[in-house]
Parts: sequence; structure tokens; C-alpha cells
Amino acid sequence: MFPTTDADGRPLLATLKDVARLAGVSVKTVSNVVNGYEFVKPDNRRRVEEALATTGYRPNIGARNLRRGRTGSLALVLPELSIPYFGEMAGLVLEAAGEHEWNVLIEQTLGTRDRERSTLAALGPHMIDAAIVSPEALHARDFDQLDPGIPVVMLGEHSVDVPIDHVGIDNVLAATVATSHLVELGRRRIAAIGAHPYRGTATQRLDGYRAALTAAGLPLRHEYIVQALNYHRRDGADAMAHLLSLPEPPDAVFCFNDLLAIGALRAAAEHGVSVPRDVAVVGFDNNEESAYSMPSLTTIAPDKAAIAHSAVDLIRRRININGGQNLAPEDVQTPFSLEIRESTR
Amino acid sequence: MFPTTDADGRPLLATLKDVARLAGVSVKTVSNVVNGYEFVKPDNRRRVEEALATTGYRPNIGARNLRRGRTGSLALVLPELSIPYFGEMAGLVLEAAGEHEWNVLIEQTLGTRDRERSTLAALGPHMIDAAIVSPEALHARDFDQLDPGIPVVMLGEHSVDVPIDHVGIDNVLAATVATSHLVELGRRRIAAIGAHPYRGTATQRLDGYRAALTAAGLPLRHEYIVQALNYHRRDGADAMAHLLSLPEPPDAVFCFNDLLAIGALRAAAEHGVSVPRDVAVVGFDNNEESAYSMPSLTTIAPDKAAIAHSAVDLIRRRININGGQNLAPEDVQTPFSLEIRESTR
DNA sequence: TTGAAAGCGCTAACAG
DNA sequence: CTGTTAGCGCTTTCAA
Repeated sequence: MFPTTDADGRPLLATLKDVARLAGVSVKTVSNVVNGYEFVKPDNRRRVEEALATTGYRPNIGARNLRRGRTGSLALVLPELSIPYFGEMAGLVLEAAGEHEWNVLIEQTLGTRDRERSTLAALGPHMIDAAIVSPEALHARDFDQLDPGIPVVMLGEHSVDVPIDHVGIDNVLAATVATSHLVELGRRRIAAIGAHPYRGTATQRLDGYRAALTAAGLPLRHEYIVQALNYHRRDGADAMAHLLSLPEPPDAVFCFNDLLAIGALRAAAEHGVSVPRDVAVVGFDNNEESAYSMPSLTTIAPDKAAIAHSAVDLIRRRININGGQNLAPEDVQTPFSLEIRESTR
Repeated sequence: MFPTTDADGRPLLATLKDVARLAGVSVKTVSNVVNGYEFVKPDNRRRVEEALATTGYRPNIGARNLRRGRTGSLALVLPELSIPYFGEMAGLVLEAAGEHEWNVLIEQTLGTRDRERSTLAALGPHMIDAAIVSPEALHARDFDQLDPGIPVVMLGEHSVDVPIDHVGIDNVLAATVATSHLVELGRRRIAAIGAHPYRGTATQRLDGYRAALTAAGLPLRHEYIVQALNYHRRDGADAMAHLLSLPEPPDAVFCFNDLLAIGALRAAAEHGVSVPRDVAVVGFDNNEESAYSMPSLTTIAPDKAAIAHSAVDLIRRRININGGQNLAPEDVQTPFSLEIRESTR
């Protein structure tokens, strides 16, 4: 009985030819059946299907892709899977890509431009059909690294001035919403944690923060804008500690991601400052943990599933339309909401 | 100049043959150079290297693998990337596999036996060279789904009685250490959250918990053992709420993972119960967030990097030694430590 | 030391 | 409707 093993005890994989021989037809007919081609003589179809079953035939995807000139894989390039936001996004991209029979090759760049560049370069045209990139430090010309025939969609970051599809939320607007929420709470000394010299989303969120303050007639105080070179919990704690040491500490803080905010919560507690009474805190990303922090965190909640699906759709569009060249780059804005929790109640 | 584009503007990828023609040698010679074969006439080598450079040649990995009969990919089968433990593990496995030029195909099972089974079945022998599986609900015979020629290593879970390589920490011992820590704190009413009808690690952790109580001469009280069908934060909160409603609530809780513990911390706070004063809490996994929860969480910290590396090493061993068949299954125990933080101080 | 050629498993003209 | 056959790009005998 099939599948069987050879002399060495290794499993013997049935090929199209094996199936054809067993069914007494040509490989073409078997291929037709396997690929759901309609016009196959019923009798042959039956015999082929039987042979398929007894051999336990499984197509060799590698060979098929070689022949078809595609790889069946997408690359997902992101800083680090251990960062909750990217872990959650990756899971959703996996699901979305799976619906179209794509495998996803995940590459971690650890957020350094060097690794982002070399990853793009290593993504040979033979490895992947397209790439979804969540850049952190990339410059425009770094995209030369990538084979021009490969469709790319960028997630989140959009400052890089390069004609590439992009999907993400309106960061400026979201930051305005977050900051305005603090204003409406009656807070007047509102700080921001997460300014960054060249990260595009940071710039946009800072713009939104500034816009909200200006709209409310509040002064922009430079000492309330704290830079964060990394966006980990520790950085948030450090920044918050700094803010609380100011002569006139803020009564509210808008953090550019949830990890910074979680760190800020801890620093506040360690300084004996009560959240939200003394200082209200808003985050950004809506990580799952933010609903369970103490206090739970008010945060901007991007529709991550929508981001994942839009990214995959953009890719499909480019792959289906000729080579995807000469198609104007699209910029998809996905929805977000403000999730109000204890840190601002 | 290469790489160039054809009439349609599509990039033209140089093949071995192109390079050979340009260098005026045979494909064999080019192949030799590309693969670092030593004995190539210096003059030819130079010409080939020049041609390689001007064409921007990149080997077609798919074709190479087809010919070599390998795929260059590992499967990593886990419940969900959005769960911090698995996000962190996945990142480490990616790194470890990358050191040996393996791509990693991540498959999410969402922890259901059905999806775990179908995932194993779909992992055709042509897609991957081996699989790293972190099972949650798998039964022994589900492994029949997988092609017998494919080496598998199981992570964490080891109850499934099947002759397969395994790597993980000693769950019984770790649970004993965690529980004994609570005993040493002077706690006498120690509860456990996370019992599960068929999850192997749950059984082992429960065993360790029982052993520690018995060793300390403490009674086993069945009302202190709370089942959790899922291991999310919500389940921990529910379980803790239940425990606190008992006539005689516990003065310590050992949670079978950090998410349960995080949920437990929140429920305690909501019930006005102070941690660790009224009830001490220990978790398991050492998720990054546990160092920043309020209070920070004492937890069992498995050496995750060691797990990832051991898993990849076990696979390499099986792939290098013949087909890996007839090699006794190995059980690698990786180190762990008890990370003591505020929740037990 | 290198060339010629076979063939990994599959798809897709092209005949018939 | 189906068989034959030519490759996809690469590695690898086998000879030379």
C-alpha cells in the first residue's frame, strides 16, 4: 500500500508520474484533475482520483512554484515579534495571508536601519512574491535594495518619501484625538512621551499632540516633550520619572505607544503619584495587556485586523494587475478608536 | 548593464546560464564558484566573479532546493502569536533557525485540537524539512497526520506519549520551586490556578504544586485548585475572583502562567485585596510585561533562548544523521530560574 | 579542472 | 478530451 518506504526506510513520495502510471493515464490528465480542470472524461477522473487516494499524493509545491514562476510566500518584515504590537499584527497577517494560500516568512530587523536594509536586500526575488514591511529606521533610498519587481506595502510608517503602497491609521488625527481627550478632562499641563529624531510616526503623533494643544489654546512647553529613542517599557518609565522631577510636573501624559505608557504607569506609582488623579495617561496601540494594567490604560486602538487585510489586498491587486508596475501607489487609511479606561477616568 | 529589464519593463533575473555565457565558461564552473568549490582555475574564477557582479546574480533558492530535495524551511506550530509567551518564543526560534539558513513558516492553531491536527496534515513533506510544535490539545495518534519522514520536536508539552524529540523545562520541579517559595514566605493557604483536564503541562505543574505542599506538611484543599480552560488574563481574573469569594480565601496563589497571574492581580485589586500583603502571587513564563505589572510579578523564568536553540539543534541532528529515523528520541531539559519580584515581597 | 547532459516534480504549449 | 514534450534554475554524475 502507498505511501510506502524504500530500502532505507525513507518514505517514498508519490509524484504525478507515479499517479499517472497507476491510473493508466498521462501526467497531463492527472495534473488536470489535481488542478481542478473541468474537462476530464469521468471515467479517467475516477481512476485518477482513486490513484490519488491510494498513493496519498501531495503536490510538490516547490516544483509547482518553480514552474509557475512564483514562490507562494510573502515576507513580513518587522522589528521584533516579542513586541506585543508586532506579535499581534503578525498573527493577523498570517491569518489574512493564509486565506489566499500564502506562506509568510517573518524577518526581524530589531529596528536597526542596517538590519532593515540587509533584510530587504536578502529578500531575493526568488524567495517571495511580495513584502509587507513595518519600517522603523528606513530611508527612502534603502528601498533600492529590493528588487523592483516585488510589490511592497508599508505598514504604519509613511514618512519615507517613496512611491510605495501604504496602510495605517491617520496618526496625526489619532494623536489629536488622544490629546483632546486629556484636554476635555480638564488637564492643562499635558506632556508627550515618544518624540523621535527621524521616526515618521513619532513626528506625526507629535504634530497631532501640538495641534490639539493649540486648538485648546494651551501653550506648547518644550520641557513637556520627552524624547524616547526606544519604545520599550523601560524608556517610558525613565521619561515619566524625568517629567515628575520637573518643578511643575504635568497633570497628563500622552505616550506614543502602550509600552511607554505601561512604563510611565509604573514610574508614577514608584513616585507616589496617583493615576489618573494626579496625572492621567493615554497610550497608543491598544495592546492586549493594556486592558489589564493597573490602572487599565486609555489608548488609541487601531483596527489591526483591517490593517492586515488591507495590506494583503494591496498586494493581491499589484500581483494580479500585470506586474503591478505603473499602478499608482495607494494609501489606505484604516479606522481607529479611542478606548477609554481607568487611566483617564 | 545588468540587472536589466525586458520589453515589458519587468526585471530580468540572471540565471546560472546567463552568467556562464557572459563569463565564457560552463554552468558547472559558475555553480562551483557560487558554491565555494575550491578547485577552480584562478583565471576562470575571476571571470566568473566579474560576471556574477555585473549580472547581480542571485541563486534561485526554490530551484536549488528542488534539486537538493530539501525545502529550506522549518514549520513552527504554535497556538497564537499574540500570546506574549509564543511571540517571544517565535522571535527566538526565528533567530536560532536563521543561523542555519532556515526560513520559518509559522502556523497558528489557536489551541484547538482540530486546527493542530489539520495543520500537521497540511505540512506536506514538500513544504518543510522539519517542524517545531508547541501543542496544546494534541493526542498521541494525531502525529500520524504528519509525514513520518519529517523530524518533529515538541516544545513544552510532553504528556503526549509519542516517540518524539522534546525540549522544555522540568515543569514538576519548577512548580515545586514556585510553590515552595510561597511556603517559605510563611503562607499556609496556597491556591493554584490553571488546572486543566488534559493539558500535560497543567498536570505536571499541579503535581509540582501538590508535592511542595505535601513536603511542607500542608493539607491539599481541593477548593484551592481552580481549573482554567484557557490561559488568558480574563481566566485568571475569574479564577481569582472565585478564590476571594471563598469562606476562607487563600493567602497565596500559584498561577500556571503569567497571563493568569496578571488577571489574578487585577481581580485582587478590584476586590480590595492587597498583593502581596493579603495574598502573594507567583506566575510562570516570565513574560516581559511581568516585570512591569503592578505589583511586578514573581515568576518562573524558563530560559527561552535555550529552548529555541535546543529545538533547532535537535532538528539538525536528525536531519544530518541519515533520515533521522532509528535515532532514539531525546528529551532535553533546559534551565529555568525563579524571578522574585514585588508580588511575593 | 571543467563541460555536457540528465533530471528534481511540475505546468503548459502543442498536437492529435 | 488527453498524450508528448519542453523547460522552470539548479546540482551533480560522468567523461574528457
